[in-house]
Amino acid sequence: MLPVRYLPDGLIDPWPLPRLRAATSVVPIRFYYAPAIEVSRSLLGCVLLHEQTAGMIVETEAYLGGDDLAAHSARGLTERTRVIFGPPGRAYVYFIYGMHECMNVVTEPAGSASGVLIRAVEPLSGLKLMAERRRWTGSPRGLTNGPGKLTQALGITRKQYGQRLDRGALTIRRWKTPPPFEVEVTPRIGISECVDLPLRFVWKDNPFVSRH
DNA sequence: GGTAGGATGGGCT
DNA sequence: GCCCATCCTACCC
Repeated sequence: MLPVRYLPDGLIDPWPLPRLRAATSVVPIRFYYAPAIEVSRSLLGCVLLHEQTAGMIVETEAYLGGDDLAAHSARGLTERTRVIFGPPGRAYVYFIYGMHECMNVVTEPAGSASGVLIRAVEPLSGLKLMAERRRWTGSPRGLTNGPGKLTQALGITRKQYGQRLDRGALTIRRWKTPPPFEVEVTPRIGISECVDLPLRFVWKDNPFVSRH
């Protein structure tokens, strides 16, 4: 039996937290030293946990250092972007459009200023809490199918800025038996620079992605 | 199914 | 003062 099941109707957890923890293990920091493009791809199918909620990553975007003008790091080191310039495996959470928080994972050795934006997850644990936080009464796929939605559902805010992802309340884990899936690569969404680069990675045909 | 427009505040020129 | 790595609602097929 596959370790992953799509949600039934209603808000039943497909993976209660204790079972989820038993079926996964923490991703070590060394995983994040790889290039942002590689990490973007390999984070698909991994599980993002925060406190009593968890979701499986189904959509990511790579933001490169250097010449990537769409990346927040392109304008240099500021108080907001400080963590991107540091060591990998940390959370870069920022506030956007006056109301949304977005979460990135810092990648590559300190100084590279690259990262991966988590754009969508498939809800696995704590769905009722997610629905309360989102004040969402629609179908379960609306809980976490967008970068601002998933942070709200999982309770991730700028308070988690800079936190390590291999310990503490905010972690990323991987399945001991990973599920099979195909990866689709497309341009990134919502940017005005470098719009043609294929840096968005999507679990093909997964219903919980932000857009097909 | 689709899209146009508004909300809202922090970061940076 | 302008620009957003967005989301929701209203409205229109």
